[in-house]
Amino acid sequence: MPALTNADVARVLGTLATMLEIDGANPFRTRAYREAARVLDALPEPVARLAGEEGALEALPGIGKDLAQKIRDLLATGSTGLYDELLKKYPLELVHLTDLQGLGAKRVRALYDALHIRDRAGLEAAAQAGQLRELPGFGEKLEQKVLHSLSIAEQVSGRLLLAKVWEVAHGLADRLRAVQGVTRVELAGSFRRRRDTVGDLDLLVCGGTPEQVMDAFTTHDRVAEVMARGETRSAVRLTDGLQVDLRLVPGESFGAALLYFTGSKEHNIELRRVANDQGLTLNEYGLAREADQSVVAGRTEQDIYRALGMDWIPPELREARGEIALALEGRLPRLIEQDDLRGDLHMHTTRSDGRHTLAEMVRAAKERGYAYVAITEHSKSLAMAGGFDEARVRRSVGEIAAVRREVPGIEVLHGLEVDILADGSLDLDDDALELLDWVVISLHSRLDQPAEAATARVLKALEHPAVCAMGHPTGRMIGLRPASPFDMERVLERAAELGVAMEINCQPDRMDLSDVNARLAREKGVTLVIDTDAHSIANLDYIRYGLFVARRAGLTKDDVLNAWPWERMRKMLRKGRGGAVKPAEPAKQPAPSPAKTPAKRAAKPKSAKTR
DNA sequence: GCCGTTTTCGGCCCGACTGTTTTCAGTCG
Repeated sequence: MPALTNADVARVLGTLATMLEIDGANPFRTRAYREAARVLDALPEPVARLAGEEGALEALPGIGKDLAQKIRDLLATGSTGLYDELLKKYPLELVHLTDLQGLGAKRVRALYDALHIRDRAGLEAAAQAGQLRELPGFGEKLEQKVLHSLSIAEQVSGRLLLAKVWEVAHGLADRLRAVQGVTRVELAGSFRRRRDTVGDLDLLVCGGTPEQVMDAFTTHDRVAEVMARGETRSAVRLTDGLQVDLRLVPGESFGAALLYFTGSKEHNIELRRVANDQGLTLNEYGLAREADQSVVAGRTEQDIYRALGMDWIPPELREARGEIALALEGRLPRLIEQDDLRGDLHMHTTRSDGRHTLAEMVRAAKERGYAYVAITEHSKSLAMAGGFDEARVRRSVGEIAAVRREVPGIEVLHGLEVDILADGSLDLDDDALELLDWVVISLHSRLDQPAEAATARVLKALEHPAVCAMGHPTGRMIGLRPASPFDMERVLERAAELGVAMEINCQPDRMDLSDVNARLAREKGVTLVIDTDAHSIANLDYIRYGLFVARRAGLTKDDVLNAWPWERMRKMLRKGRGGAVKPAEPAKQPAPSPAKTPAKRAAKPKSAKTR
């Protein structure tokens, strides 16, 4: 029985919820399953471990005795009685018909009962034969809609990377801002919360006539299809499959609408409960007194949060992960901002697989206002990417010295991104590593190792005294490649003890660490470092995506190494054994023993949490 | 199915749009 991950268990619970819905169960029961799935999905520690601790599962919000037992069954046997039972009635193919536009549990059930449809092929055949329109509650239009959904189901199967929609989203917003009379346009939804992927875009507009606003929206050159058009709401699908919703909102309730459509849904539900407890009701039109429906706030989000007795919550934190309690106590973290960053400590040049030269990259970093930068080419096992061997590292010393003279006004660290080999040893000998100011270690190969081997590999690599940081720690590629299954908690705990920083890699398809893991890292006392891993000058702008992850993780500038001023960085590096400031060192030993005191470290473990 | 300094039973967020209807159910967010 392979160990189930949190996501695996969450997926089964979500499927169970849909099955129960099709089965006509109490809607609050199905909601309980969905809520439990959400909780597990956002859980940083492995659910398998909690399952072993008495009462730990039941202590999670939304999980009681019954669901805890089902989760234990799932972990032990891969299934539960209820799941097996429902699966006999409703095959997975049938359950997944609810993913299609316009089809929910009720209609899928009707299709199943009346026409014995149980999969997409059956659905398509029946729709083409004109059988759907005969069913009560169905009609010709719905039949067409289903056929249409089926035809695009493939191309819009997943969410899109935030970076992929960034430009079109802002393009749409700018176009609407130009409409006469429009006073305000905001992008809401998961886009505003800066999730690493978005399922659709939500636009809120204030001012202008419905006619003009909707015209500007639906005639944008990226619009492939107008799905709905009304006075206050329209929806379109773009050529790349992305759905965009627009809502026209009056000024007096703009803040309430922005709050509502920014979500998350779970945050909103929790916020409503806070309102209800105070005799208030909150909806997308405003915050009102329950007694007489008189409006208390609605024009801005700040007004609403304030009226509820809490601080304004940055959108990145609105995931119902404890932020509402913190806001009520006035203890929200002061999230890190772009201006806090002083350097970028992971980038490539034409010397390995980058597109711009050493001098060009350093100059570009300087232009972005950075005080320091680390140049980190690949190491030799990535031969394809021009990885450095020991001799190449020695030659590099002079090249870095030259660029320091050529581009004054910015500190340039001689770094390298060193591969972690399959056995956990590093891809360069100690003599070469000693020539470096900044060593990032990364997994690039053999990411399919089983958990036990992967954990041992990473733990061994962390022990090497030259290591400063671990780059894109899990190796995940969003939607393409899963994370290495190493034991994140053990790795973070050891990294904290050794003072090795963990990277939030800004490459849009990596975003690694994720927000959940970055939050866990901070809780374990690990210092984080936000790096672009830029392979070109343009890539330096990816810094925003890592910043979003950091903010979603609740990080402040104190939690992030490259928000430190250069003086603090310099002192930290001076303690090290490499680089320009080299302390006297005994003759090299044959092999570093694991017990050896780390000589150069990125950051000291924090003794206590800052919040 | 979960949850509880009002409750161990009776609540659990709610409005817009669509397509079907002729006053509303289903879906969606």
